[in-house]
Amino acid sequence: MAQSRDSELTRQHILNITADEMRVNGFKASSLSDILQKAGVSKGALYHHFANKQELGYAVFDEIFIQQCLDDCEAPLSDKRPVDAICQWLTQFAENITADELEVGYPACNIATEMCSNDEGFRQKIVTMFEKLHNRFEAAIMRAQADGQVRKEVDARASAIFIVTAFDGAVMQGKYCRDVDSFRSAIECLVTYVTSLKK
Amino acid sequence: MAQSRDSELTRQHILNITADEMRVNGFKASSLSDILQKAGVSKGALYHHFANKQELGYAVFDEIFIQQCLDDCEAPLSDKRPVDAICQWLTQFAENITADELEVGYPACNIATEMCSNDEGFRQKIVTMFEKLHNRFEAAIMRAQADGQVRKEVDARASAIFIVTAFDGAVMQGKYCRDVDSFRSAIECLVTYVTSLKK
DNA sequence: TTGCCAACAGACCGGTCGGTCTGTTAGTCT
DNA sequence: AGACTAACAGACCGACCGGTCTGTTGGCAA
Repeated sequence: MAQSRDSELTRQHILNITADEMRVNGFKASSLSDILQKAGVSKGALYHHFANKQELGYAVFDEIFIQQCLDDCEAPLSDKRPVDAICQWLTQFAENITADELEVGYPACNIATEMCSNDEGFRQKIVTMFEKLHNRFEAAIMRAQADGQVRKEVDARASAIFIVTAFDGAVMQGKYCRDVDSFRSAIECLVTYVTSLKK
Repeated sequence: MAQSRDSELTRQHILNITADEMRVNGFKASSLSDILQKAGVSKGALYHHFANKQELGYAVFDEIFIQQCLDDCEAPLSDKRPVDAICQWLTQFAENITADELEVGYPACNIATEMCSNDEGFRQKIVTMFEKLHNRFEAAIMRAQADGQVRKEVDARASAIFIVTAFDGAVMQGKYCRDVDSFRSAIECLVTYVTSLKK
């Protein structure tokens, strides 16, 4: 809160604090009073920027959580040798991650788990995200097939979906167990699988 | 509620209704008033059987959700040819599942996602469950190695962990997207991976 | 038959929730 | 300088939450 009145800055500040709360507590259990207190902002300010709690949650989900997922895998997928790049990215991700980061996991997935049964808005957003992820991985694998890096018989879409689900599964279990070693060995196996797609 | 007074029956009834609520709403958002209404039971009855909401949640988690996970994979893992049995079980599971069942997913994982950051009790229970799952899968793979069904170089524990995580990931994404076809193709890829462990 | 207690029944409570509404103030335009 | 409005501030509200506490009652032992 540098300047005394900057509408966009206030909005972003509320979004960030809300994201912090949602990472820890999920959506339903994140209380507006806590958010307001931690953000040092009044209820009037919050309701000036967002119609209600749901809209605030949507904004965080869209602009922060989903964006993070899509950004995270941008680089390896647009690489010239996508399969190798994916393996390298996975390996580095597993190597660098700490127990604390593992504990948070992927907030987009956590919120999806919590909300997608009760709130069609959240669900649609996560469906769209996974659709994009699947498409991007599929396109990368097909490019690799065209370049002769990957076997022609490989079902690009199925493999794409599998890679995404297996990665999410590993992150989820890492979150529960806070066990970096287990996470790493799961990712290693995933790398083995991805490598097996090659010629 | 067949008889007018049967302590154990009442307890089980409360457990089952609470489990239904937790499947849909998670733990925090499941309200005792809703549970009591749907169970046709008074608050006095509930607090006679459970010290508080947390203990009720623990009981459901332990006696219903976790038990289901462990039971589900009992048969294939104790089979004489575990690798084949696992593949067959996965395939049948994917074939038979409906969109409605997919939407529920594995409640143990859903509750774990929601609670394991805030409640060490829930977390310990899920950690223990995964430990058991990992051990059982590892033992099955090692048995298969001893029988010459699986290659000796395979890291039994890493593969075991990977199979569990990948399966959970597929179920999770199935839950979000309610897309049976995507789920099936992910499971097919997992079967491909498991098969690749064989000689 | 009576006494006793586990097994309930449900009124009640303090606290917290999301949301509303009325005011105040900073910045900008004329 | 004065008017106007976006950007807040925070008191207030009803609904609902988990939990307590004081009854009441069914069933069994003596």
